[in-house]
Amino acid sequence: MNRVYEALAHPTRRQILALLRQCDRSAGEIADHFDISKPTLSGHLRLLREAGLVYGERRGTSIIYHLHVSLLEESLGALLDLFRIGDARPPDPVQPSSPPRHDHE
Amino acid sequence: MNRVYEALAHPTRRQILALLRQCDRSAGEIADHFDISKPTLSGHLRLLREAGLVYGERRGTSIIYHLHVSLLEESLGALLDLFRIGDARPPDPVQPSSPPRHDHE
DNA sequence: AGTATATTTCGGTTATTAGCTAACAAGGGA
DNA sequence: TCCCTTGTTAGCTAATAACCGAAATATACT
Repeated sequence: MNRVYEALAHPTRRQILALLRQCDRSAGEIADHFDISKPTLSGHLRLLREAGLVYGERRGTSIIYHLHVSLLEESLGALLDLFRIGDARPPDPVQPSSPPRHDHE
Repeated sequence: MNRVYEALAHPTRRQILALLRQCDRSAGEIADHFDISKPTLSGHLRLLREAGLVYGERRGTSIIYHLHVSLLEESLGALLDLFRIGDARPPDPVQPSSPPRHDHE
């Protein structure tokens, strides 16, 4: 499980997952979308593979990468379950003195 | 957004979020659940704060930490949206030659 | 002011990660 | 077999992250 979160922590890897959601692609086709060397991209793919989020199927000289949808689903489910938004937490009893500032992005 | 994923990448920080889901707690009470030094824990709390997942409210000499539920909800929503399990992806046309091994954990 | 408690910041060490180039392996075709 | 294409591994450096003890800050109480 930890590996899934670590894999999601890098923007390039999240983008790879987004690309693979559109369609399966070879490592080279994925590389075309980024401005990094092939070995670096290969490393990202390895991490995604080790996290179980993706798997590669050799076709000729290429390796076609696929999203491992079921594990992704499972992971997101676990995340939702961990925090289970919207239940089991009483509403904040009072207005906190320092209202949360929300200046993200 | 990136900060949220980075914050979730460390098991201690995920556990802090889980503790805060149960109830609000001071930094010291959180520290009691871990076997790490207070400065290290303070660093984890700072990252969670910077990611917007958590906020601290001073009460006397303590600082009470709260889950910032709305941002957490928002983040999970974005994640679900990014992958949007279950639509926009045609079923895999053929059985891949190397079935995904699923030996995680 | 002085002391006690709670938490963070500072300074430094060690471990991990991201990136590169160069070298290697696997497959397909002349 | 030889070569070309595609990807991965090896070896390195630079940047980042995790961790600690010591010092600093903030608040409360006497």
